[in-house]
Amino acid sequence: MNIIISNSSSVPIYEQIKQAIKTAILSGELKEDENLPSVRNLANDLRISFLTVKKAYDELEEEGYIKTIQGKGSFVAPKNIELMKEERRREIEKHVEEIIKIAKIYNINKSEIDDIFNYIASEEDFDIN
Amino acid sequence: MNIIISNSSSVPIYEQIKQAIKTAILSGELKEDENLPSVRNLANDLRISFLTVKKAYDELEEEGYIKTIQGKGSFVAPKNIELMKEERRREIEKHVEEIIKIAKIYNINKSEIDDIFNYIASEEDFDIN
DNA sequence: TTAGCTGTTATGTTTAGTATATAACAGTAT
DNA sequence: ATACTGTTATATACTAAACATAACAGCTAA
Repeated sequence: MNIIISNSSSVPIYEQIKQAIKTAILSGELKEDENLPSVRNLANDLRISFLTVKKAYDELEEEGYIKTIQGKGSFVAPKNIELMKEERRREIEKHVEEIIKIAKIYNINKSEIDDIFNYIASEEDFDIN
Repeated sequence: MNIIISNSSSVPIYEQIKQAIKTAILSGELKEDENLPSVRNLANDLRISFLTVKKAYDELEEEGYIKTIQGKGSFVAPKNIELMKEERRREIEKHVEEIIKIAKIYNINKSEIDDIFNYIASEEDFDIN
């Protein structure tokens, strides 16, 4: 797993770690029951305090993404596929809500939004199927 | 102008004020050269420190939204319509980028995104024209 | 069993950002 | 002058984030 963090970002380090691990899990890069790096190892790799990594792991456990066993380590939790799909959908919905909020205020219509979508899609090599 | 702030929000108060004023300007609710509430007045209305309002006004001036004259007050800056349109477009683009990033990782296709869009649009009474 | 990994907990410190209060000063307008 | 505007300086309080250090506890393989 490749985690890149930026300490100049306004996003807290522990939050960046959470996001990276969530993404790795949800994309399948990290598989069920797979071992996560130990808090101290990851902290050393990222040159940060193990407490920061622990905070990320603690919250990931609270959210059901991983399981931690004292003395053994942290593992990817057996996942509730439906639940995680739901979570992803909610993320997209949030962005769509923001877009629509902006569009309503400034009288931007659907076709303009589609234009932007198509533009970004081509920039990002996203297949419009 | 009606500004509502929440002190329980994780978004700083000065940021909430900035957003509210930006929106009011860009939507046309506040017109060019129109007088903004004085820092002390707005602070009183919102029951916060005038320094917090001043911070918001200072940043709005830096970003070109308003002009402040000592002894007179703050006014909506003559706007560069094209520039502001660009800024709005950039905001939408950011959300679209996030959506596409998520869609790529989890193999969500355009029609699923459209479904979400249509769902939110109907919820939010957004005309799909 | 012990060494060396794991995670856990406690304590204290530092830093940056946000928000505040207060006071004094400066420009504008009537 | 008075009463509005904005400006500046100083000091304080609070919080979140991140850190360092130390000590403790569970697991496992040599």
